[in-house]
Amino acid sequence: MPRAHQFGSGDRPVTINDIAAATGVAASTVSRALNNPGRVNPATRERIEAAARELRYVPNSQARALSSGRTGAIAVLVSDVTNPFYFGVLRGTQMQLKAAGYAQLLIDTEDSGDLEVELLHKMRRSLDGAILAASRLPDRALAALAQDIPLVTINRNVRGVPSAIIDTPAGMGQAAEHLISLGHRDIAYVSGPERSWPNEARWHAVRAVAARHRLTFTRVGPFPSGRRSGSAAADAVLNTGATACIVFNDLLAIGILQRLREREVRVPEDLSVVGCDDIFGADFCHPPLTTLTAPIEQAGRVAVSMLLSRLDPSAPAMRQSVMLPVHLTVRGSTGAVSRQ
Amino acid sequence: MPRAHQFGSGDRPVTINDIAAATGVAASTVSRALNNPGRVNPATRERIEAAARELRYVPNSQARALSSGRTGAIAVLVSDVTNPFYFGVLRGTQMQLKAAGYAQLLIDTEDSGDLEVELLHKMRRSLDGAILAASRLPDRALAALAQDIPLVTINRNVRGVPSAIIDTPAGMGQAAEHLISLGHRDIAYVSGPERSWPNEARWHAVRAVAARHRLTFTRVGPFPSGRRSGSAAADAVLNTGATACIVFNDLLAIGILQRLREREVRVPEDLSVVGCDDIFGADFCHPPLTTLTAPIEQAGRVAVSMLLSRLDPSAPAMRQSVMLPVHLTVRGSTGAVSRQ
DNA sequence: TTTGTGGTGGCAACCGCTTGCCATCGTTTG
DNA sequence: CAAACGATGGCAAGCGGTTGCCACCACAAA
Repeated sequence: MPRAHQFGSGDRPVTINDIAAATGVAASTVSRALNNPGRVNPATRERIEAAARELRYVPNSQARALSSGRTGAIAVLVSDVTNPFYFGVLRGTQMQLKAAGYAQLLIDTEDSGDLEVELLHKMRRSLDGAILAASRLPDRALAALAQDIPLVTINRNVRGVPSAIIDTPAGMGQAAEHLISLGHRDIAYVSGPERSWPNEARWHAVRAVAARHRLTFTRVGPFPSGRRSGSAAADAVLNTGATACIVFNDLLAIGILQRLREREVRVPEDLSVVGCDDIFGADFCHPPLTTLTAPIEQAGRVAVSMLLSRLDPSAPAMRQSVMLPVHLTVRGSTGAVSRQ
Repeated sequence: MPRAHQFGSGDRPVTINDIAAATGVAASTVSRALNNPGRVNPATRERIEAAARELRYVPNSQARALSSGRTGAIAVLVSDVTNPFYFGVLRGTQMQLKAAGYAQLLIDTEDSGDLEVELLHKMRRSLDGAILAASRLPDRALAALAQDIPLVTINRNVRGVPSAIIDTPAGMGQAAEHLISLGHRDIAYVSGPERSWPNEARWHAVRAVAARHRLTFTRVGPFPSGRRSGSAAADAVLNTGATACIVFNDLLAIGILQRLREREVRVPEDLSVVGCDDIFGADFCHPPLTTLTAPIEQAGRVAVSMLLSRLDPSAPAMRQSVMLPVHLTVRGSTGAVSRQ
């Protein structure tokens, strides 16, 4: 009778061989009973499962990975762990992955495409797949990588690579029209990081709206996305003479708000500010930020679902790409244009 | 001449056997050359390394883990990924781990001690160690677990388990004295989650200061740490008649600030608020939060260093526990008590 | 010349699990 | 009644490294 296992007891971990010995079957049968239940006699399986429970068997994932090729780990790549946008993503991925029994490897690519591809290549064999939130990779590199390892992107649309896309560009219309309806005619778009795909998409959308209304939106930037870039961005916006601006993301927008306070520019009286994403903090900054609320967490969840269904050959084929709608949340940072 | 390896080419990954074949040595020699350089002749090693480079060899970490027992993965457990406090921790751990060539497994324990211990036990064999930020485990369970797997805690002091501790309790003195110097006599401490170790530590410190000044601080709560708990917390504080409060953490404090606005209680005129940690958002909420600034990222870095040095037998022994000092950052949420 | 000795490299046994293939057996089917 | 078959379980070969042990060799010491 094996003594009950206690944490901290230094005994050798239980393997399938122990179970095999305990039940008098071969290790291969144990393996099948545990992973491929239909393959063994129900009665035998029952005995094996009982023994496994009794011995507190925990499969060794390295060994399993080595022989089966499946590691049970999914990497989530973010370009900067400290960007609150990713909190939501991580929360979403975390939940879904845990529910499916996968481990989540968090990787910070530090905004570098090279690092991104290097790390991914290094870890290729230890991963079942990866979720790329905000990849800095060129389309071709991304497509090539997707051949090698199952990939799902978030906010990045590349042919052949499934993706969960937050449709902020569509929301740009709402944002711009909100400003226009408040009387703004000179609107600036504050650009995010240069190689950012969403940034380009947002700018295109803004330009389209501008054209529709026969207005010209100016573009300032690019600025790295981070609160500290807000100072330069705010100054640049003021310099254009715009009465309102739409900012690449909330982080930058919050930075802009801070700088505007320093310079004693009133928001929204002197300048209206619209952000994107509705991150943590957008609702309690001062003034609270009008922004395009994005279903960030949902994007993480959807991305994981897509990836997992792709890994499971028996699962129904999923769509290549899912668009998630955003909506405009009007708070205190936008207001009617003041007469000059 | 092997064709240059391209991503996306479907060829079988390169193993040490390929290198062995290419250089005419045994696989074991390749293994040694790559991991234990002193063990092979420099000339041979050079050839092997060249071949490895040429073939773009990437070691299979599962295989390595299986035979060596070392997995190259460290788990970082947080109780809630969406708590901005952990952003800083993650940033710190991320940097150090990457620098040391370890992978970071992010685990969300959802504030549950049971889940914490279960996950840790399950993954025990796939980990080289773990960092517990905000463990909800009882001391004994923690100590037992530490026998089984190398552990370092953050903000948790248990005999026998090394830890990086942010000395917020010491800062409580500064916070309280700041309030007292502003004329406050009725001060409330807003308690965080019940089983939270830092919460207890902070409350003890507050009480000690109170005793020193012959004042009585009231305690309200416990409240789960989250912005939404702020409403109940704010109401509870107002109910005590206190003119100032020290709040378990910034997240809760920000929630309180929001509720106070709703109730049109002016901060700091009617109530001063002090938070703990100085998380993302504490500086731009309204009013900006006076808080005990904690070196959160540094805590993550230190925790990793301690863990790694513990894993490396050749490393100099490190201290069991490191205290990180905090300082009071005075912003707009505290002010002189108004005469009644 | 003989005996050490340290430096190198190979052999082979694992690490724990998966899986292709085969043996066995009881049961249908022609 | 023989042949065919499906269900079940065992054997053994890996998966890709690591590592203890031994063999070999050159050179130094006796």
